[in-house]
Amino acid sequence: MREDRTVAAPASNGVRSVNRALALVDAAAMAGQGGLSLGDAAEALGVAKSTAFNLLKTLVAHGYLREERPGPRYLLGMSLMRLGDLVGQHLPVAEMSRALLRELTAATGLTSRVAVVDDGCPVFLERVDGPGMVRFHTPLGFREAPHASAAGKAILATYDDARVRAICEAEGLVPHTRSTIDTVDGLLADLEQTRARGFAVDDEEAAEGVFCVGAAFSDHQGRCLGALSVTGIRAEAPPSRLLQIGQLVREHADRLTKDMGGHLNEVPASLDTRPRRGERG
Amino acid sequence: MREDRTVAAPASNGVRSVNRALALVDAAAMAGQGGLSLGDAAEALGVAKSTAFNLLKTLVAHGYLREERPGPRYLLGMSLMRLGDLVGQHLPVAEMSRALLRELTAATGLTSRVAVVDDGCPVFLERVDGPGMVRFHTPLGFREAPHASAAGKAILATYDDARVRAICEAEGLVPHTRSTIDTVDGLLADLEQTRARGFAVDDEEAAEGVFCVGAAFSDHQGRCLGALSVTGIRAEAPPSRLLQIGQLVREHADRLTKDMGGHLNEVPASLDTRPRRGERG
DNA sequence: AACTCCGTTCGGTACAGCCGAACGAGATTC
DNA sequence: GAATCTCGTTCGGCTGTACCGAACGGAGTT
Repeated sequence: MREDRTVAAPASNGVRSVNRALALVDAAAMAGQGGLSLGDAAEALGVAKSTAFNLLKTLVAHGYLREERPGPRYLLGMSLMRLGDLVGQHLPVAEMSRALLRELTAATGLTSRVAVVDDGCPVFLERVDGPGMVRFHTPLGFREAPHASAAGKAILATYDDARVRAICEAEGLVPHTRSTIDTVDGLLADLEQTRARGFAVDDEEAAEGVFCVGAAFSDHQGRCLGALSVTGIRAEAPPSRLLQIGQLVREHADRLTKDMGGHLNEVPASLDTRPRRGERG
Repeated sequence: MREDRTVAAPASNGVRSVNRALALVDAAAMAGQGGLSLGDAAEALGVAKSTAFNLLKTLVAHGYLREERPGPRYLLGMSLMRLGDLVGQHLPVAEMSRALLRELTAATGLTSRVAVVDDGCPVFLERVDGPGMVRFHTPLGFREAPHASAAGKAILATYDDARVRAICEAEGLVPHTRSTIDTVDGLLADLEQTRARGFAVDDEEAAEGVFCVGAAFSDHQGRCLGALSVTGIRAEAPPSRLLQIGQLVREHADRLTKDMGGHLNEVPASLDTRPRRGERG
């Protein structure tokens, strides 16, 4: 993974001890099942052991970390699970899509996920793993790249070209595999195809050997809220099956739109005759 | 809700700004979909607005909160979802039990959950909702009372009487309904029954009209790790069905024990000659 | 147009949090 | 079994930061 280690320092802004404390949570998250020792924590922050000690104790008191005895090692705590669960409950999308995801997984045999849009990027809220032996590394709450994921392209396909260009400029077209689209024009052409067929395809563009199919859903005003997507192994998906899967994803996304009080009559993604009206707000 | 407002002040111990920051996260969690305004935050903490402002900004920078425009309101952020998901991944139990929970729900038509033991209390890690219209308020990462839940009693049943008494003393036998067991002797008698039949029953002891059935699972050393439980409406569960459900839960818990490399040797508490981990607060 | 209500910015100051040193428990080596 | 080492934990003094209050600016309301 190409993870930056600079999580600790949002620099100029913010309250120092809070920054440090949250950096410790991140450190514990990265440490995995092994957890952190006091020494690890102090070193990760570049502070004295006693400082790290106080911060750790504070986090433990709030249940953000738990200390595993003996030789106390610090692991992620139960409060985080409780809070993470609440995030999902506060977003009605997660709740409403759960049944649909289960259906999608049952029908396709693939891992299904739902993402909401955040600054043009898909953020995954909920996941139902497929029955296969292969598990994908698809953490919840994770921002994926918009240009290199089916959900992302499904979302972008609901925007006009100008907005897509703006997002590309902000995010950058970072390559993930050999197949990742790395030019704006290439992306716009792909989005045109996406609109025509009603669903987006990521053909080994995010990870080698892995494909995704995604379709967007929207609210009652027709604004894109997010996307459903399914993920599987490229080798197991012949082109014919891909079309069938795409239509399934499209149908489920439409049902989600309806469930959320939206209407499909206006501007479905399958019609590329989108009148580019300037949007306000 | 009868929530204490004293989350903010673990007082003597801990780093003040971190305590305040995490109290803000809790406040945002309680605020629900509405979120917090800056004024709310300042008032909840009893600090100046500018102070709350800095703390909120710091939390937003880390993704613990997100600001919803306009008139910025602060809601729980995506980092919490990501971290909450990681907690589950770091605990192998959650992963391994997922398929079992799905089976249990399919077989019984009830909501299934898995809990791990934390200081004698069950903490729920994972949940699979049943198909019924009724949804139970069962947040993940939540500590339930050991004496008033099926999972809790299933866990206690693996301990010896002395340890049960110690836990009762520490936690207190808080009544939840008219049926809640509120004496230590009553609890010990119930645990004896639990051991005899192999599963624990909560008959409207946690909430009126709701029943739970739970069974414990253990690790390779025979130490209790946690419990599986199912939850349903009391009126829909005739005694005959209860027995059948109990056996199903028992079987699935045993399978989980095996999956985790454990053996199903009898002897729950008597062999467990480690009274408790000595620790002072 | 004036008023009000919020969010946001900006310094000065008190005190909270940081550091370093010292203590104690467990493990490891000879 | 004693000595040594490592690591967690405690304590007090100093420093710098996080807090407060006041002032600013924009949006909605009368």
